[in-house]
Amino acid sequence: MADVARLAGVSSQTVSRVSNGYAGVNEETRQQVLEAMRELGYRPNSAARALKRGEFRTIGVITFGLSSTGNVRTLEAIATSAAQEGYAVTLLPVAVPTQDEVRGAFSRLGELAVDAVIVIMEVHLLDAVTISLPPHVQVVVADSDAGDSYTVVDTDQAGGSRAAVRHLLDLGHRTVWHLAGPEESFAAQRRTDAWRAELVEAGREAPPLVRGDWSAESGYRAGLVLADRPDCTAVFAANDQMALGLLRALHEQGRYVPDDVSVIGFDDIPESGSFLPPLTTVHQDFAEVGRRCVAGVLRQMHLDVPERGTTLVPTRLVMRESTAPPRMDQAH
Amino acid sequence: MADVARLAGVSSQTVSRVSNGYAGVNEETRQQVLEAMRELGYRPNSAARALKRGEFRTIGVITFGLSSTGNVRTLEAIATSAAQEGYAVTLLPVAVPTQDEVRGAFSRLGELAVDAVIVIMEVHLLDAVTISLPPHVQVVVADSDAGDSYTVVDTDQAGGSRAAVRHLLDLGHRTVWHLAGPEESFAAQRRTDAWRAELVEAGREAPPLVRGDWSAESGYRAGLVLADRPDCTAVFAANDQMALGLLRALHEQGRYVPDDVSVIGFDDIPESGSFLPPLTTVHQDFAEVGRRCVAGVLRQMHLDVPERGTTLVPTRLVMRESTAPPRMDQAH
DNA sequence: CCATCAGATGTTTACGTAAACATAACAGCA
DNA sequence: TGCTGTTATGTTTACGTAAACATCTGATGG
Repeated sequence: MADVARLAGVSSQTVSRVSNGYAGVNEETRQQVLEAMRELGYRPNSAARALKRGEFRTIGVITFGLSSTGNVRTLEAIATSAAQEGYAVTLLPVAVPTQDEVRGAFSRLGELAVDAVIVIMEVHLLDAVTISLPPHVQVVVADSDAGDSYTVVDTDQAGGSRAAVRHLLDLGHRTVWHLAGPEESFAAQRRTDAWRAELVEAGREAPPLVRGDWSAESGYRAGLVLADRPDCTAVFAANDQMALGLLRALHEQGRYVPDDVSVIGFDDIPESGSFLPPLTTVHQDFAEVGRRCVAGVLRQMHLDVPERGTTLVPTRLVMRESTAPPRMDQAH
Repeated sequence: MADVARLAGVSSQTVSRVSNGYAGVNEETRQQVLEAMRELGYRPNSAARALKRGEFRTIGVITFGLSSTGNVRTLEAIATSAAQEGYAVTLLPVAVPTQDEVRGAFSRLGELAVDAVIVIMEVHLLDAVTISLPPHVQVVVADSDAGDSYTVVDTDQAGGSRAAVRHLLDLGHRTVWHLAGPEESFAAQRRTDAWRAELVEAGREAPPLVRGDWSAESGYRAGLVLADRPDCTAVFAANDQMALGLLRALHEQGRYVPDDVSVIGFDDIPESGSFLPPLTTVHQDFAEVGRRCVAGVLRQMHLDVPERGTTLVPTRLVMRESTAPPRMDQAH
């Protein structure tokens, strides 16, 4: 900066003013400074800036793996929105979703150059974690339960699940089976709860729960079991991957979808329109979740006050070809 | 830091020494300092550290979208390896893969707190881009052509493609059709080139090229065309998503896989084992690509000299149920 | 018994920036 | 003419840290 100032024949403070676009600099001077910057290839030093300003213009994102489509899409939206606001995004992957690991990530974060934190994690660990963060570092949690400790942005899991169940009941199915996600997952739990609630409200019997682990493989295994139940005419799978495995198992066992069994998924991953048959599913707006996370965290930063409460992003039922009314002899 | 020093009754320099784990500090003093740190909740200020040390301990990752499975898995491995080395990862998503956008990302990077850059981008734009980076910022490119400008880490696209084609020829197919990825993609181009080369070397005629855009939907459209060609008994799809769409189209048109048509994919996404039928495909080791990117970039940083040349990560053929010998009347 | 040396700790300084304050030049106005 | 206010610019300082150098203490050995 001093070099630029010397070359432009001004003080370093003026260079600073130009570099930050402040008013009150003569246009002519400004041009000279800009010219000098170009000539010397000057770049502001962000470390010094951060030190002086006391902020890093960076948001940290803690996420358990990038394996799930949802996490990734949310992350992408976060990175994009953050960039628009002039913030960078620093990634903190957590290998295993244990409390220790998460706490470890938070403590590493303490030493990290970060003004705020967004946690994308579907496991319900956060309320229990004693998190120690530098003061004024705001937190927003996506996809999880955070008790009343933090702002939470999430997809409307319950609404989506209920819509899925209702759709199947409306088609005339006596009841709807549920292929649930893993017990540890908070999202899975809420989908299961909503499935059961919707059935109960409709006065239907809830069949026994079948559980997978989100993977297509686990959906396949569950499908082999379900294919043996002739009374199973409609299945709500807690995600599209498991629905994919389910479709394969049913096909192999000679149970036709949707004629014999209707299947509905959750997520609407890009591939689900190409399944056999194309999958009816609940669309999640991950991008919106990401955007709201960033908006929330920035709002908190400006106010410098943590907010509480949950924002729900609505879902949308996407009709394709994997659901149909039950055969006449099985109808309600 | 001064507060900690005062409380511990030492100089700030000693606190610095403890905080950095330097030797030459009396054990007793060390404990006092640590105690004082705990009591005051002291956290080193990373901005000041970066300013003083002249390095940020951060790697920037430029990527075009997080839509492709490969990019994401590579990114995940990068973040994990980087964390192990004590480096943070800052994300720079580029919305559109145009030269301007990429150049823009690089220039934003210039103001960013980053010691090195990894570019994950399958489009071949980089050689043309006049990149202006701060001095001593090293670059590694994954998945792309970078001319001779940078270190490149990539999957052995050619080897994998050749293995796929050879597998189908070995099964007895007269020739192998190819469902290619988009023209702009460097990876797609290399897969196509290798497919053609392998056929030529085996003395076979290369059928006309069918092109998709990586999406399952485009695979479906291509599949409708291919299903009409009775001479098409084996297809090498440039990725698993397109293979998925292809499977659906063939199924709808009454062409059975693998009896009538063999299909092989590329990538080995987690779902491909649950396709109908489970997909034979070429496994890519994205994690290894990510690890090598980080290793490469750190090596360059320590040497402070850019390296050139390409590292290829080998692939592996994963046999499942979508490939089989052709029917007798179609055999070679 | 003192020179020498190693280990432990303190003092000074600079990293690059921007806020706060200071100064200078000049226009408007009574 | 001198006062006030505005605009443009310069000077000083502090952000938190760690390298470089300085100092102090006590032990070792001839």
